[in-house]
Amino acid sequence: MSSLREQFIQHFGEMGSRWGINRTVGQVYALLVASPEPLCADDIVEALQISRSNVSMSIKELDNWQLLNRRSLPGDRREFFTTPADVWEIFRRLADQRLQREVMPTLSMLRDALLQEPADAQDAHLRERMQEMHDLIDLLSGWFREVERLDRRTLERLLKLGSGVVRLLEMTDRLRHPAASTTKSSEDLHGL
Amino acid sequence: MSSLREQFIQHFGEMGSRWGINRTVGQVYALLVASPEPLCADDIVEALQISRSNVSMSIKELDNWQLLNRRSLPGDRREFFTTPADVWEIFRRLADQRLQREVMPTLSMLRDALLQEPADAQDAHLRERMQEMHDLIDLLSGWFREVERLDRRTLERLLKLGSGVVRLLEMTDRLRHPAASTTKSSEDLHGL
DNA sequence: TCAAAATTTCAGGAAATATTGAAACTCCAG
DNA sequence: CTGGAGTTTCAATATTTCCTGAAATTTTGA
Repeated sequence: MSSLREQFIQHFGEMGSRWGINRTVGQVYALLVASPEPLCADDIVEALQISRSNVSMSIKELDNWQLLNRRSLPGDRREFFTTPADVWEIFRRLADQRLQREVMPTLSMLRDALLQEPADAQDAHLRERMQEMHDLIDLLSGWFREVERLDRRTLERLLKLGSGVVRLLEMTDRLRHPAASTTKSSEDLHGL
Repeated sequence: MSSLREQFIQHFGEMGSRWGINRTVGQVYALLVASPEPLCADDIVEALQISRSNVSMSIKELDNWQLLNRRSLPGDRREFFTTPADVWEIFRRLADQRLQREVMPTLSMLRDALLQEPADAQDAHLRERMQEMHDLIDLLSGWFREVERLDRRTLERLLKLGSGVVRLLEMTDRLRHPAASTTKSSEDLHGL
């Protein structure tokens, strides 16, 4: 295996633990990303030198995360795997899953808890913080769900704008309340 | 301890493992968030029924994540801990840390790897995917770094706008290229 | 229906993490 | 200095997670 591939796969193995997935799962995914051709389970066994059952587990895990595309060649009983061709698509699926697994349970817990009446002063304080957390998470996740649906080109444009988007907001304000400013709004458009 | 507090602390303990922090660290943080008063290490020992050294470790970990505020009362040698009062501040610090720990190492690896010349056709393919990954991560992290600096009110407004921000973009386009459309741009402002 | 190929499940051992008590250290008041 | 409250470190133990080979299951071509 070339040094570049090895380096890439190794890195995803090591980062795996930081990302809350295990080393092997990370390596398997990196291998699939790196491969121009679809791979079958035994290809993975050979490339990574791990047991067949470990590969099976890892594939199952990646499948649960909806990060795989399965493909079966005619005249071959084995199943082959690839990753989405577009890294944006991979990112989108990953983000969706993390939202579901790591954020939504907390949002639900908070929503449920906020239905209860606080029992004492301490609970009242906690309740306030829970409300703030709930609102923050709700806002962020709602924003994400809307924005992730944008087509790639629009999304890229928006991201490149960065905080420059604020200038658009300000311009809007002036168009809605012209008396508040003497600046011509179109001047703000330079460089956007 | 009240049922609400218990529920809250328990939840952060359980979610801890999904978030890549350990159970105890999650519980300690939840306890601090829930407490209107600053707590010292022994308060935490008592509340969570864990060893003093475990508390010390957990605090150190939370401190590394820059999620704590330390406070020392005059005439008391113990150190007391709180969390930032604003959940947005907590979110910001958390996101900064995750960016540093979970994203930047990968970005660096990709940047370094992309300096090498591909050795063969497989490497050429991998190199392309690495370039795409690099560009995506670079764009997202750059965007985040700009936007996180916005003040809370502006940020909330932006997030509430959601994908509605695209209408602003489109309006901009028309102001810059008036010939392409006959629509009056200000009409788009309704409802923003 | 059978047999071979491919895959999945599972129990047990291996490896990695988390937790603890004891010892070491720090800091300050007396 | 010295004693003791408060804190951190560390090595041993407990717990959790991971990985494997063997056995069970599924699939499909003959």
